[in-house]
Amino acid sequence: MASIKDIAARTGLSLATISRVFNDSPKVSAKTRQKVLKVAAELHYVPNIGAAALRSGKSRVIGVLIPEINNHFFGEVVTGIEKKMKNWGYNIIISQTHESSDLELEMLESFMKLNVDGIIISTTKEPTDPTIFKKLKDKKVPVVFFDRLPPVHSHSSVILDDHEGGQIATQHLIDQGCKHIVHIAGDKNVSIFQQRQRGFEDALRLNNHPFDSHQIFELTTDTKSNKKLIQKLLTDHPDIDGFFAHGDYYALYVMDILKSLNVDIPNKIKIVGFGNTDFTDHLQPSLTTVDQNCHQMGQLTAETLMKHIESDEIIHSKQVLTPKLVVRDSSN
Amino acid sequence: MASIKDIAARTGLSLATISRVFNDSPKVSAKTRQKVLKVAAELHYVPNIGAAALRSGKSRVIGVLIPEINNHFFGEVVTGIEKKMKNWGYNIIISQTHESSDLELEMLESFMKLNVDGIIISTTKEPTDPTIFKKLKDKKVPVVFFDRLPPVHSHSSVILDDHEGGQIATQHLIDQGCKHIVHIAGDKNVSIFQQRQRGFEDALRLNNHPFDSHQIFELTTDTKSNKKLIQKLLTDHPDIDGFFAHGDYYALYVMDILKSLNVDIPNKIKIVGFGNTDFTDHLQPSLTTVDQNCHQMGQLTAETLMKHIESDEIIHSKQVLTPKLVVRDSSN
DNA sequence: TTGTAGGCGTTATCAT
DNA sequence: ATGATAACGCCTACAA
Repeated sequence: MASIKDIAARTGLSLATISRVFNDSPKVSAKTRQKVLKVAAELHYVPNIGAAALRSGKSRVIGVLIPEINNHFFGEVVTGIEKKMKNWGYNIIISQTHESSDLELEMLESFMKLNVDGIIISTTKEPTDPTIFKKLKDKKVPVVFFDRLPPVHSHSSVILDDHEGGQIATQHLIDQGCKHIVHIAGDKNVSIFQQRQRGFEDALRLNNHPFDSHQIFELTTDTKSNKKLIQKLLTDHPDIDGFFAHGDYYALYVMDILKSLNVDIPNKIKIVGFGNTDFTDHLQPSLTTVDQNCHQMGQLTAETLMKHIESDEIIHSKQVLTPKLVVRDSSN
Repeated sequence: MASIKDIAARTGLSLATISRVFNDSPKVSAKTRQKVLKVAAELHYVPNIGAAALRSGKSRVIGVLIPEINNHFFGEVVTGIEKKMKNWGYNIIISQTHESSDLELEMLESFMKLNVDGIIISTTKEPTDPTIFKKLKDKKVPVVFFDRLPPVHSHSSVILDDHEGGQIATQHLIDQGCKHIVHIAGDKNVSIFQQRQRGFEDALRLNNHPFDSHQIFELTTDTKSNKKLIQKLLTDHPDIDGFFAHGDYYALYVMDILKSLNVDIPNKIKIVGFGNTDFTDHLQPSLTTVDQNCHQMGQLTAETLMKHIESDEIIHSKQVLTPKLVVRDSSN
């Protein structure tokens, strides 16, 4: 494990000079720089950024905390974040909460122990203990939320206009001639799912469509019973001609059942999902869905965090991205 | 940012004693421990594990390097790794290579800079520069490969018996009466894909099935042209009655095209995929596939790495997990 | 059981 | 342009 000390010994230079070389300080002659780099290469020197972090108070590591790695949306956003951060010379460490607020707390504390320079979070479905966010504020760790955020907080955020997403999806179904649309709703604890539902309801209202409570269809966590419930819904209301699901997977449930009942999609019933998950394009028929602009969200989140890290004056911003409807065969 | 120094000042004890408390040293009286913990809580003390790492040479962080976070298989394995490692009190940091060997190199160096205690890798499709693995060996960083590994290396590994997977998938199709099966092959640079193909070929051989080169169908990276090529294959060989794809997504391609040609699945043509990706169960018909035992692989990989970290004697092991066929409607 | 002191690898502040 | 030195927060002989 060669250190700058070894390089100093071998070159006859001082520690300070070696350090300057690796920090791209302009105050070092080309000749010395050459010599240092040569010896460093010979010694297979690798800077110890832990030590640097200890001294400088900056770790150049930022923590990313998301509910689930194995989720198309989060994965894409993280990739966007990663890309930007790498350009800035930052490493990111990713942890998942698996939708547990206990784990969320644990991982955040773990981030703090690692002295991360900043934190990016998308919260769990379980309501988060608000004290943790206060703690983060006390510690003055820059924090940016994306997509999912706690009901009350005092940090910056980057979100999608989920209300708009729900509305354009529903409006599209209406434009395609649907008269009796059902919304497959998501978890009530998650604000973005609420927003999508409100978008749905508002679209119906704006078009003077009738609305009954059965048009908000709530799912359980059990796949099998979900399927049965949807099946019952269809027999109870045979004139249903459209579904807007809060997530692509749930759109898939519905498609699955409709296919097994030999219902013609899209001629008898049209379907729209949410998320533009990668499989949606491969389905038969391909699924109309709402694109969340994951990559852009990631980049924007990263940029926002960097602004907070670089400037001490704390200006909290709320940025809202606009979703985009991707029309495919399931509604056309 | 309270440190043990602050706690020492407040309690009137020495640094050493405080340190001992947080390292669960038995050599500290219950009374002192109580007092220290109390003051620590008041001061919102968070141990600086970076500093501890610098001093002790142990970071309690392990690096996980995978091609893509947003991939069902890798995501699940990582979750398995994470679970086990957390039990051992280790943090994991995840990075992705996006199948680029340059990035792979970069991330590994970044791991070394962070002084990780161990590294878990699944390599890229691009052949990796073998010097990096030598470097890791020189540095004595414990390394365990999973699933994808370099052709030549000297570390432990945990893999799936992909040959077996290819064989049972093919045998299943043969048992179901298929006479003319085509394999949708994967990237030639990836050993696991080669193995799946060999399993396919061996199954044909064992059953005395004829074999022609067109039965190995190679994909390009372009989705659209892939579809066209598969379409052509089907018109050139109208008696094809079975497909074994090296991955579920490619099985999906085939299903998609067959559906658009109104081919009866599974009565006319049967399909088997590989991976047991989450969407396979939701397709219509549901897709028969080979399960890779992701979670178990993750746990086993983690355990193997821990063994290497804890004992200095280096015993390289090669562990092979057995895949399992999941029979669904697409072949039944 | 507790304290003292040196050092892990780096950077920052002075000097020179 | 370069050097000397203290300090970051913690651990660990060794001493008491």
